[in-house]
Amino acid sequence: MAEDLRDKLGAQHLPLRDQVLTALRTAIIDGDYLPGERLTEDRLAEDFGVSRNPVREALRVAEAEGFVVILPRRGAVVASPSSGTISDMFVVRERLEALAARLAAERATAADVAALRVLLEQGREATDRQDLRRVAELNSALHLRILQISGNPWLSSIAKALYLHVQWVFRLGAAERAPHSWAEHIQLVDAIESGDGDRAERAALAHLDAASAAAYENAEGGYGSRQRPHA
Amino acid sequence: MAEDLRDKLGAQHLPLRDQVLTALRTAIIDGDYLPGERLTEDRLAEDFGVSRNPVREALRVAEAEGFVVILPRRGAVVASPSSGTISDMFVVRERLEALAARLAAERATAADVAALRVLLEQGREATDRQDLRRVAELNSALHLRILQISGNPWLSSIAKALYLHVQWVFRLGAAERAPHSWAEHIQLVDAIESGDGDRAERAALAHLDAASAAAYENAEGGYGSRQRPHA
DNA sequence: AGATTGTTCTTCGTATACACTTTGCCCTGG
DNA sequence: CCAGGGCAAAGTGTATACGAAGAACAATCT
Repeated sequence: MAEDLRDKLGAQHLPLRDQVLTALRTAIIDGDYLPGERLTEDRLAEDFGVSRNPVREALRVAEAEGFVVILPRRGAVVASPSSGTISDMFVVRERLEALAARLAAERATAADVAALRVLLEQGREATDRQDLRRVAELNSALHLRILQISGNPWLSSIAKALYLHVQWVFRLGAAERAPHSWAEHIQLVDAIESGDGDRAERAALAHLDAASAAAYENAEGGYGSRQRPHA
Repeated sequence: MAEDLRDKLGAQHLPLRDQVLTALRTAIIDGDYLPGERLTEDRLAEDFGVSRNPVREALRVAEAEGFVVILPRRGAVVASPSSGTISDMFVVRERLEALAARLAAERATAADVAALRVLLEQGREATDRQDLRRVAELNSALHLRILQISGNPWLSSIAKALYLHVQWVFRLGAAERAPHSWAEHIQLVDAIESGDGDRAERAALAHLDAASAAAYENAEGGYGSRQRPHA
């Protein structure tokens, strides 16, 4: 409990490097910086209005997270997720999110389930309103929340990173995924509420399968061919 | 193919930050820097004989990898893996390495299997010689190799990071794991050679279960109590 | 003793300098 | 017209210095 205080002492201060990292990540995910695009330190520094140092630190982390590739003495470029990478990501994500669903089912409190149901309801509304952007947001929120409920920080942070990348590939490809995934979400939350780990895991897998199928469709048309315009 | 050349152009140059990162990682894993220990930038810079900048960049990555915790305006301390974290790690690792084993079984070439068998043989020799350090090395090499054979870069890099942490916790605890694990390794390689994904996955799981059990024994006696010497 | 105030240690961010590579361009010679 | 050498610009890698602000700790005052 003394620890809680200490953690909070200087905690509200967000170092510039973190702000830069977040901005960089979202810029990449949103496609403001396209795969293969060169990211010079000076330019990023100017874009974000900071000096080179925070930028450099953010770049290293972004590299560790797989958003950029850094070639020694040649600088950073936005990573280019190949279609091979997409399936690789989904295979891993399947295992991880299935595990998360199981753990969540085993550990979820009534409050946790309630929170999930709120997201579900908001998702339904947004879907009705055809507010695709909001639907995508809530989709993320739901998945992230389940990861958090799983209570396993490793699982959570790894799967989260993977999730961000999937999002990235999605946006590069084309539109957001269709709203039909919400039916699967309901199945998943029901399973979690039931406390049945096996059932939750199966639901997560079914959902991920559908998602990966959708991703592939996307990839065929919108992505695969524009990898390297003229190799 | 033009790509290969370009990748290699400046590639032999190892930036200081990378050297620092590697050194820092191994120093932490080897227990030269103990959990909770404070890592001031100046000190690290002096320890490694570089300026503060490379140190700072290495620290950010080390934080992303979970080896250090950085508190804003208070600096970096070596992370303290709790016994909770240990089991969390193993749960994730189980899924990941099981998947790796399956993929490896499905994709391994004859050469891959031969390489694994070489490691196995060397491991047997080292075990006979009671060369525990070498046994541990070969153990790592085997696991990492399987990850590589799986051909999934995400899986590989994530599991590798996890593996490093497990190693870390092991060393903190006490001695290396007993040599009996090599029997399980042989089972695993056999399964991979057979090309039977299910069987490989089962073998990996059996191995991981045993390893996690051993880790727990270790944790009880050697680790849990010395977390904070005098809180 | 308990609160307050300083002092000191560090981190955080900026700025600057410079060596060294890589890259791109120009220019010359075939 | 093109090949190839050579040169300048751009950019990274590293070091260093400095100021501002926060946190920890000690000393001081009530």
